[in-house]
Amino acid sequence: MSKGQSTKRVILDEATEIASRTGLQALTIGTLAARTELSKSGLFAHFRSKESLQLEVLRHARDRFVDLVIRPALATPRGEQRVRALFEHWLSWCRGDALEGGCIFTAAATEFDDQPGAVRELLVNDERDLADTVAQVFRTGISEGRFRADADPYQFAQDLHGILLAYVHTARLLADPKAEQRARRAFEALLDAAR
Amino acid sequence: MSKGQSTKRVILDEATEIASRTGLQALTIGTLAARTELSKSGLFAHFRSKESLQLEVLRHARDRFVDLVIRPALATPRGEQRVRALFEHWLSWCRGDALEGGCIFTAAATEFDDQPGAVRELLVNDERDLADTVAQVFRTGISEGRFRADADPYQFAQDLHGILLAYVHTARLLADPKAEQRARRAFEALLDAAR
DNA sequence: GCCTAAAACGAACGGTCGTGCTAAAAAGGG
DNA sequence: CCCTTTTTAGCACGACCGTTCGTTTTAGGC
Repeated sequence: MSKGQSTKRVILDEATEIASRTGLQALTIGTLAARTELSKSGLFAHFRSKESLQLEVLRHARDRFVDLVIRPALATPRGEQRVRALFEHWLSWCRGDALEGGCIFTAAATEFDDQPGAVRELLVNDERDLADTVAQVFRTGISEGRFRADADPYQFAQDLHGILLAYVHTARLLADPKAEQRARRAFEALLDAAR
Repeated sequence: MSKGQSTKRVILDEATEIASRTGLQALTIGTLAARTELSKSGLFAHFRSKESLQLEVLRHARDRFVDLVIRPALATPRGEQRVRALFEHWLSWCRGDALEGGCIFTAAATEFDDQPGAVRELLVNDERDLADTVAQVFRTGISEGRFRADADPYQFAQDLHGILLAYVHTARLLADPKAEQRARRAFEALLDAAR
């Protein structure tokens, strides 16, 4: 790997960390340069615009998400077990085990849901892919006979997402230690209802 | 009402609208002044700092939320009916019927969940109050015998919040027209499980 | 170890940010 | 209608924003 690529990865790691805490808008080139001990112009040269930086941060975060959540889930046996693995890894992601600032997508989603542009479009694509993946994983549970045949996979996907979003809200903002336990209970109830 | 108070209300109305779309951070004094056709300094005189503006916007939005969601719900008969009213008005709020930009609290929550300060504290207080209110409304459903006596009111509050958050995400970001229908299904499933 | 290409820097740009200060305009009770 | 108080405007400030450009430093193949 060339020098340029390696420093770019350092930059993106730090940028992803900052963005997960303060959002993609508040991620400023000046502070990012200071944090990585680079000059503003030296850093800027790696990206040709701020929007491009935001896009690369989002892609970088998505790669991490796939590595830490999606892939491990798909590595477990099809059916209910895989659904459980997906939930557990996703919960860990939201807890901030990977990014100290918590789920960067949740932050970006509320930041850009009303602001048209390339960032929003990338975000929409990623989130649609995620919903598709969740629905597909759930479908394998149906075909394995663990869930009702008439259960709606996309209903499951939206419900599961809600459990995670509520967990993030209750745990991170309200600092309620029971949030995780409630998320687990909600997940079990969701599985029960699908059986 | 004095002139100052009336223009202040105009400012706060506009500010709440902007903040619901772009967030409290992106709500800038310059653009707010342009939008209300006031000079920057003239507008600034009404608040003594940006943080104070953000706090007043949040309080203004909370008052609207109480008027449009909490009060109408409390005006319906105790028990399941009141729980349903709370859900329906809250859903309408999230749909953007009141604020074009959608739920301002959801946006602010993800924006400030990692940023200590007075804004975060106010937000935490408001959201705790909301959770308490939801739990209390659910409790009346228990005492009316509509829900299981051993159901956990705060579990219900977190679950209900998740349904709304997932609705916002799916409807506003993904622009999925089925989001609302799924939110209603999830709500009915939540009630069923509580019976 | 040289030479080219890549990478990082320093300085500057036009703008906008939040925030003061002072003066003008408007409001409104007497 | 005057006089005081309240409300608004004008102007300036230092800081930081994203971005450009020309120069200097570093990599890394030959």
